[in-house]
This record gives sequence, structure tokens and C-alpha cells, in this order.
Amino acid sequence: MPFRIVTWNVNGIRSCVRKGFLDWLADCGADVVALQEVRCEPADLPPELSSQKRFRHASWVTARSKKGYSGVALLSRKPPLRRVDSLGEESFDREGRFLLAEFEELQVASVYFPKGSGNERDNSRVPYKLAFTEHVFDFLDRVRRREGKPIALLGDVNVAPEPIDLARPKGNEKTSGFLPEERETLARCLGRGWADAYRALEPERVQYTWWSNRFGVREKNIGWRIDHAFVTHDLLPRVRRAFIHDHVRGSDHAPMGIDLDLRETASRPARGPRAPSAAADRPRARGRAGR
Amino acid sequence: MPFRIVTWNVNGIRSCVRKGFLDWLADCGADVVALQEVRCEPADLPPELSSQKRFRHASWVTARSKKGYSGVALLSRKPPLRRVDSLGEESFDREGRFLLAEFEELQVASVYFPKGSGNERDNSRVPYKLAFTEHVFDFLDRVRRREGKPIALLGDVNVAPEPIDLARPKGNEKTSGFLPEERETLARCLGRGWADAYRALEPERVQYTWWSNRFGVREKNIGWRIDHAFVTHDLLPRVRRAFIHDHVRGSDHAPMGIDLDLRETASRPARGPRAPSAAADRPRARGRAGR
DNA sequence: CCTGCAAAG
DNA sequence: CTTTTCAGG
Repeated sequence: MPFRIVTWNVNGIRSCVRKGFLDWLADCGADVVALQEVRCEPADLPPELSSQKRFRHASWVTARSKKGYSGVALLSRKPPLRRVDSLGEESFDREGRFLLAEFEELQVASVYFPKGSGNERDNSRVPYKLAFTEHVFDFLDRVRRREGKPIALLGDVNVAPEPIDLARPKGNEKTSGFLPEERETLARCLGRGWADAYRALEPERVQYTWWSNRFGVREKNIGWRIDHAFVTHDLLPRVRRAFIHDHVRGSDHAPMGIDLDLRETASRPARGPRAPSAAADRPRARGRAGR
Repeated sequence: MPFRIVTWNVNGIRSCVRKGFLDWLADCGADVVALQEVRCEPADLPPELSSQKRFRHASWVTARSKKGYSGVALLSRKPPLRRVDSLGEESFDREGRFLLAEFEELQVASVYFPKGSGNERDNSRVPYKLAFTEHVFDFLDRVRRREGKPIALLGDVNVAPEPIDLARPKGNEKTSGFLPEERETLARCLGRGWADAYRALEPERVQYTWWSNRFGVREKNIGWRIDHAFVTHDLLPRVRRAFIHDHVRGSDHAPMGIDLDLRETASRPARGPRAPSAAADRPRARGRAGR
């Protein structure tokens, strides 16, 4: 049995529950579920969700800046050894965008990266988004050096890394989510020892994780791949599958995830940080379509 | 063919249109339709409503104080000779609660009386509501003296006149809508030459025009009769029927109305104000259940 | 509970 | 377009 981690920007957990979130949760086969944009305080969660038994361990992070805004969560079948809900920077922490949980074999982060644009293409929040991105990777790299345990960062990154990752790359070079500076910042951060698990395992596959609510754009599959599973290089050889469940409804995002084979690391926890694999040493070799 | 006037607090005309308002409008058999709480500027009306052909003449009054608040309208099959949308008092006019239209045979007002209570039973707006009530009747009495033409005032009056007019009179003597001062003010105004057409024609009948949205109160018929057709005494003998269509859905209020026989007044417009009829001279005789 | 608004996505 | 919150009813 692989260890499955799934991420989903639910765009309001209460709305998503009304559209069948609990059935999805029961059937998703995950060991850990990362959620973003829950837009709900724990006290206001639907009782059916709070009393749900399959994921006994749930951790919710709420935005302090504004009610009903942002918020992330991690649900797991086994109890986490440790939870971190602060990036050590109030301007980021107040928006409820980050949660890290440590398990036996690895650490899992649920992260909701800022959107960058307000209305249309004013792109006023791009600087904040870039600073957040740098900060998250700095933070996780530090955690990783200190703990020596692999990390999987899953969440809504709000960046399509390459032209293959959105239906209309040409028309969106000035749209936040596909700006050169956003792609460069993300590539630089990933270059410090991370892999985009989906693209590594599916070099040519065209699937999206987000579609605008407006018009009938999802039916025409005019979307973006902006929800990601980024894994530290030591974890990449253990990724057996990476998937986007773009048929799942309930949000303007689709869930995506990875299956990990943790047999060896799980049985040898005392072994310490693994040396980077060959694939991990050459992130450029992880296969990008269009090159 | 009687002349039918119908009133309906639609609680948002756009919402009501989504729930079948146009089918109702086509079938209601009215010559004049008075609406309250349209909560929509004319420019934002659904196109299906704006292009509707049955009621060619429509007049919309919008609240200036707040977008999406209050607002009344009058729709008619024949063009009004004159329209009045000001009570001559800015504190009332700004809330878009009054519209008067003059037709050949009579004048019709669509009026949305203030609610009196904010949340629950703070009753903070009761003084404003009483002042509005006095002002509307003063205004219409003046119009009537000047023009000598009968008036029908239809709308959401937000007062249940007598215990028979609400399901829970005992428990609501401190609730706005059934406060002694509200009932007294209304009775005093009506006493100056007006009749509650529904109660005059249906002395014993128990029907309501409003039910709270909360709980399943409408199914249990725990309601209030607060939408009324008040007619000047010269008009009362011409009222053939008064009805509440409490089966009609689409709002938390039900439509109600009156059928008038205008043959005589219509054929003899030069006759001037009619002398009050016997019934009009004794409003106490109009039959109140529970006395 | 339901409407329409505003901010955000 | 859709989710929240909010005021108002």
C-alpha cells in the first residue's frame, strides 16, 4: 500500500461539503489530505465533517486578517508528531496560508500561495506573493536541514510553471500566475532541491487543476495547472504515481496528489538524511515538455 | 370585468423573477400591480421583466439611501395620467417607499411602510414608522381633498390591525408589527375616511400575507396579515372582492388584492367626490372578529 | 432563513 | 461566476 497525499483547494469547505466533499474524502484513499481556502473557522465547520471518522487527526489554520478568508488544513489518518503553523513572519502568518505536519517518514506542508492579482490584471499583490514564495522555501529548507526528514509541499501555488501547464500561455504572459518573475522565482526555489512530482512523472501530460468559474470554461478545459506536489529530491525516487483528479467537482480547483513508497525509509528511521539520488542532482533532467 | 389591483412585497424582484414572478404576472388578472421591496434599480431589472408586454406602463422608485434596499413600483395596463413619487419629506423619500399613480377612475398608491424593528425586538425604528404612517395618510388625505378622486392605498403596511390578523397575538404584543402604538396610529389614520378592504369584505376570514423565512413557519401557517388594501370610503361600495393569494410562492409575502366595479364612476367622471356611503360612515361596523 | 452587497478569488 | 461576510428584513 502506497502512502497517498492529496491536496485540494476547496474554495470554501462549507460550500464543498454541500457538493459532496465527504463522499470524496471517504473514497480518495489518502493517508494525508492537504486543504486550502477552507474559509471557515474550526468552530463553524459542518458537523458531518467534524464528526467524520476516517481522518481522525485534523489541524485547521484560520486567517486572522479577515473572516472567511484563506485558511488551510491537514487531515491525517495517523497522528502527526509535530505541527508548525507559523512561518515566523506576521505578515504571512496573519493570512492563514501555511501548515506543516511531521509524520514518521516525512513532513507534509499544506500551503496556499497568494494570488498576485486583485481584479483582472492589476497584479498588485505579486511582490507579496514572490516574498511569500521565497519565505516558504527558505523556511522549509531550514526545517529540512535541521530535521533531515524529507518534505512534501502540497497546495495551491498559484503559478503554472511552464507553457504546457495552461491552456492559453500566449495570452497570459502578463497575467498573475504565469508572469515571468513568478515562474523564475518558483524555478529558483525549486532548484534548491525540490521536484515538481507531477511533471517529473508525467513529462508530457496535459491536465489542469484550476478553471475560472466564469463562462463555461471548465467544460472547454481552458485551465491552469497551479496546484502542485513539490517533493524534496530524496523523496522523488519514492514517488510511484502523481495524479490530477480533474473529474472531481465541488470547487473551481481539482484535487491532485502523489503515491509514495515509503517502505525503506519507514523501516529505517534512524538512518538519517538520504544522499540525493541521481535524479535529484539534476533537476533539469526531470523532463519538461516543450524543451 | 372588474378592475383588479394586486399588491405584492416581492422581497427582491430579481429573486422573485427567478422563482416565477413573470408567470404569476401574466396570470394574476390585474389592471394595476403594486410592488414593494423591489430592491433593484430600473437599470438592473431582469430583461424578461423589462420587455414584458402585458403591463406596458411601469414606474419604479429606488431608495437613494442604500443600494439594494426597499423600492416600490406600479405596473399598469393603461397609462397613468400622473405619477407622484415624493411625499415632500426627504427623510421618507430617500428610502423609496412611496409611489402614487392617478388613473381615470381612481388613484393607486404602492407603499412600503418601514419595519419598526431591527434585529429581533429592538423596535428602534418604531418612531420613524409611526411618523411615516401619519405622513402618508396626511399626504393622501390632502391629495384626495384637492383632486376629489378616490384612492386605493396598497402595500406592505407592516402592521397586523387586530388579533385575528396574526397567528400568535399573545406572544407578539411587544413585537413591532403588533405594538399597541402601531395599531392605534394605523386605526386613527384609517378612521379619517379609509377602510381595510379585506377585513370589510371578509370579517371572519383568517388568512395571512407574511410568514418568517426562518424555520418551517409558512408550512405551519404561523403568519401575519400585514399587507393591505386600504380604500377611501367612496370606493368601499365598489369593492366586489378582496383576496389573499396565500398559495403563491416566490417571496416571504403573499400577494393580495381587490376587485373593483368602476362602471358608474368611470362613466360619470364629472360627478365629483361621492358622499360617504352608510358603511363608510361607520367604520366600526366593518366587522372585526373577536369583538 | 433569505435578499442583495462587497471584497476576494 | 462563486465564495464568503454584512446589513437588513
